[in-house]
Amino acid sequence: MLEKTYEPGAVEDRIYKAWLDAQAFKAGAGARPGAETFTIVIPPPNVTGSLHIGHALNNTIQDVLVRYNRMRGKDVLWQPGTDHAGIATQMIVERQLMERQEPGRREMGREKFLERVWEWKAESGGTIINQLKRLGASADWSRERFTMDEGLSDAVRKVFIELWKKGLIYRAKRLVNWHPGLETAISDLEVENIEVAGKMWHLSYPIEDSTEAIVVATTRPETMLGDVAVAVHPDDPRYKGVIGKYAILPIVGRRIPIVADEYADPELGSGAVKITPAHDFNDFEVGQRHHLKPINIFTPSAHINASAPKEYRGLDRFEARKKVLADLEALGAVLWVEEKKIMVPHDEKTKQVIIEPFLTDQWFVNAEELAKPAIESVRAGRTKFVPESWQNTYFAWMENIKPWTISRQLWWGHQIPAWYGPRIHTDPEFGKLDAGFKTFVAETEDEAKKQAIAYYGRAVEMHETGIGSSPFQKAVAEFEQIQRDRANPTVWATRKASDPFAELSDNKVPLHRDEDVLDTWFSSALWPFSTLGWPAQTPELARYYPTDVLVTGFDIIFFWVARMMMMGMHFMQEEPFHTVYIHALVRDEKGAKMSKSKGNVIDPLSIIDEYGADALRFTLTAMAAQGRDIKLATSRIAGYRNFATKLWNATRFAQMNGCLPVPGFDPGSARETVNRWIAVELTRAIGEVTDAIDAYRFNDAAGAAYKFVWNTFCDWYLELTKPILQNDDVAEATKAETRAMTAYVIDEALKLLHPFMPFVTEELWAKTAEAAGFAREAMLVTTRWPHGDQNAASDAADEINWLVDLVTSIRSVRSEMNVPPATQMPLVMVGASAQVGGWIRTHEPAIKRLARVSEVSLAEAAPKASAQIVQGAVVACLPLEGVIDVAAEKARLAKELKTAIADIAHIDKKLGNPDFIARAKEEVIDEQREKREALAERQAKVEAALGRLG
RNA sequence: GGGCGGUUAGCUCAGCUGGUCAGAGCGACUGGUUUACACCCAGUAGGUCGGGGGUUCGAACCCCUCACCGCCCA
Repeated sequence: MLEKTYEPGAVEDRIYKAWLDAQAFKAGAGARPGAETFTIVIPPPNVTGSLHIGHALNNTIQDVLVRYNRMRGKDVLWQPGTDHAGIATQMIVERQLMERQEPGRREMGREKFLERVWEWKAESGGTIINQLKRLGASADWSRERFTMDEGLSDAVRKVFIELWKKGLIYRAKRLVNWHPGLETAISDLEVENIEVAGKMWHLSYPIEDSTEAIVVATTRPETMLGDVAVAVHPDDPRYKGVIGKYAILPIVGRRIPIVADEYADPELGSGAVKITPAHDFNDFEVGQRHHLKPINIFTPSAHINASAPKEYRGLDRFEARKKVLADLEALGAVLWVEEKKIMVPHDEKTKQVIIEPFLTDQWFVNAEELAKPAIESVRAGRTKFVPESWQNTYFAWMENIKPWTISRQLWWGHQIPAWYGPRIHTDPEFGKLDAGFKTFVAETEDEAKKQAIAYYGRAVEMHETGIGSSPFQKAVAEFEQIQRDRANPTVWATRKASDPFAELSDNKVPLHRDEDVLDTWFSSALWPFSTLGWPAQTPELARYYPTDVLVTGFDIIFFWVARMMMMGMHFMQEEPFHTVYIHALVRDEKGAKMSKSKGNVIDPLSIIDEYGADALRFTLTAMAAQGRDIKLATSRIAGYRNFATKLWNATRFAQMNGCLPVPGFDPGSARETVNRWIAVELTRAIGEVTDAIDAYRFNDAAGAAYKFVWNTFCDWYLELTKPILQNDDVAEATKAETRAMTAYVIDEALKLLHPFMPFVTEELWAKTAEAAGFAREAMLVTTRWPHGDQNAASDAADEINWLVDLVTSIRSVRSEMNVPPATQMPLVMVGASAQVGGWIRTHEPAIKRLARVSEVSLAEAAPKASAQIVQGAVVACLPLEGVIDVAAEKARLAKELKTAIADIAHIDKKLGNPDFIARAKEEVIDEQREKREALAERQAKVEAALGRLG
């Protein structure tokens, strides 16, 4: 016998282990022979992460799809894994070193530090994976991958080299988003612009050889130390005379040109704008247009560098601002200050650090080029967004995509496979100002050396110290000097004359590998094929690529979807998935984004502890309506926990009544009306759930299953069959059929609910078979999805619906008339047709039981002083002389009459409208006519009933 | 400033391609120890579907506009 309530805590771990033991999650488990595939790659969670409610939703939806398709007999692969989270992981390990008062990363060196990161990963990196298991995720853990795995790293190198060869990856000195705390570049997606209260300072710059001054406005006065120009709009009449003149930069004393550029907005501030190309993205472009050399005034940690006057050097950017303002004040150069809301770039993770535009050498991907086929895929419908409207977000971003900064000044990640050396004098780029290093991109150091030797025609020497280190710089400088000398025959001749070994002086070329690593997302972008073995042509790659669905939140369309699409198209020539399901963001009850700082976080694990994983999953699915955020309230979770209990108790009840699964039972063989009816309802529910999942309408799927189990099966079927099961007079065959049907419906319901509530359904699947003394062919997880009895006859529906209506009406009237619940009263049915008379006889026991009726009789006329319920053509009378309040009953009937009359008037208005008759669809008109007829009959009956009351 | 989405019962939300769509859960209220379930059962509550205008025979659902809220991008 089952316990009284379902205790998830006692069951979940055991069941999960049983699934693992049965290898039920392995790719292809339970698949039909020759089955088509169904593949999902998990959007790799951050290895430093722990499960938050968004993950819970994301993975529940994936698991619903995966379990459903597995049950349909497909060859299912849910590919799990994590990404290495370059910045976050490195920070964690560095913090750990600091806390333990161990040497910092720079002191311990790269190799040692990376060992420590791997140690950390081994110890703490599996957190989120274990948490996903608690959620019930049925991914193929045997195939778990990590973006830093050897195979995935091969893929990264291969992709980098391929794109480099095609010119789609390049190194350049550009303004990038710089994190001064971590001292690394980040991509624009890792920047969040936050509006803050700021100030706009209006500064006066004197014009050279003039008593005039030009006024510029800025929100960042400290950057004036790096000003190289003042720009005005070419058509601005106020400034026509000053274009081409020079301003003298206060404090610094630099002579800077006043240039005409349309970037200057005459409407904004004074109409003149200071230009600081090294510290502002717009200014950078202005600078390029006017060939102005940017002056960088910051060190990588955003302290003032040697380009600024002495007294500022070493100040951080905030101190520098104070000093610059104070000094400008003293000069009388600050004209006025305006309070202003300004957008300030922050790092997207902590939102604490202000990001600096910073001029450095970085690697970039030409995303614009890669985006083209990826855009086309969605345009042509080869990849679809669900809900469709998200494709607009995708297009908007992809069509305005900027170069993707992929290098990070970190150690933890895929080190860029590029080696740098000086240029040789025969190189056409030799001596050019921005030529930069000669770059060799290769899989391995040996390969890079080979390339280098071929280029230089001489031996190379690997330098281990950094690219900016003096030994390397010195070696490069020396080598380059020799190259310059070689390039000039006279010089070279002189040199050779004085140095007999001149020809050998550059016989060893200094070479050094790029120390930077790639953006974590560079490797995640390859996930849909790198996890399947690419670049090796594995059987898995051939079988499971392209995958089917990517499930993710809208905030991540750019990170995952866009980049996976670009890389998938380029390297596989095929979209990585045909559908992108975008789910909602989970918010708190009041609609606020959950965040630790707000303290409104709902922790999925404590929810699982309290209510069970099934309750959490069902809630998230039931609320996962397309195109809307989820505001999660724990009351909803409790409600769905109750649903699990309800299912449990229905099964418990079935067991108590001997309703054991009968292998081979055919629901089509049922003869009893209720049994035929529930078979129809079941088939209908199966259809609804199936269609809804197929359409990614998870809330409808969950809702349909819920409604069927609770409101149809438990509330009515189980109640209607109690008189059959619990009455000694009923024929054994009827009882047997009902028992078998009950058990059958439960079995089917367990299947239907399994994708949503895997634990409780699996547990009951085992318990029911155990009680019946037979072994299931398979665990529920790999049992076939139900299809229902397609031939189930619907003629039973009228009869049972009539019965349900009758019982409901009697209960309602009893309640309204304040009949004590325990009171049994007779029921007199007036005007019953032969058919209805038959129904009454059939269901008399049920009516008696459910409506608390002592006896049922048929009559020609209503007994005196009875409550009368108009039930189609029949009037159900509760003769309760002395029990009921006649006046109250009259009032009740009068109210009913009033609504009937009003409804009829409403329909008559429609039917009386010639336009309606002429234009509306025939079936709509017929429907209205039928409705009117029924209402008219009702009106007549109610009037008659009123008449009888006098 | 540009774009997207939202505004439906006290609360949290469904309502797909206009015609039984005015619904669910929770809460509230009334009443229930009929031996599956109080994590339960029965019943009741009536919200001008944000305001206004329009299209249509007919609109919560289509169009316009206003208000408020949220998000994304500049």
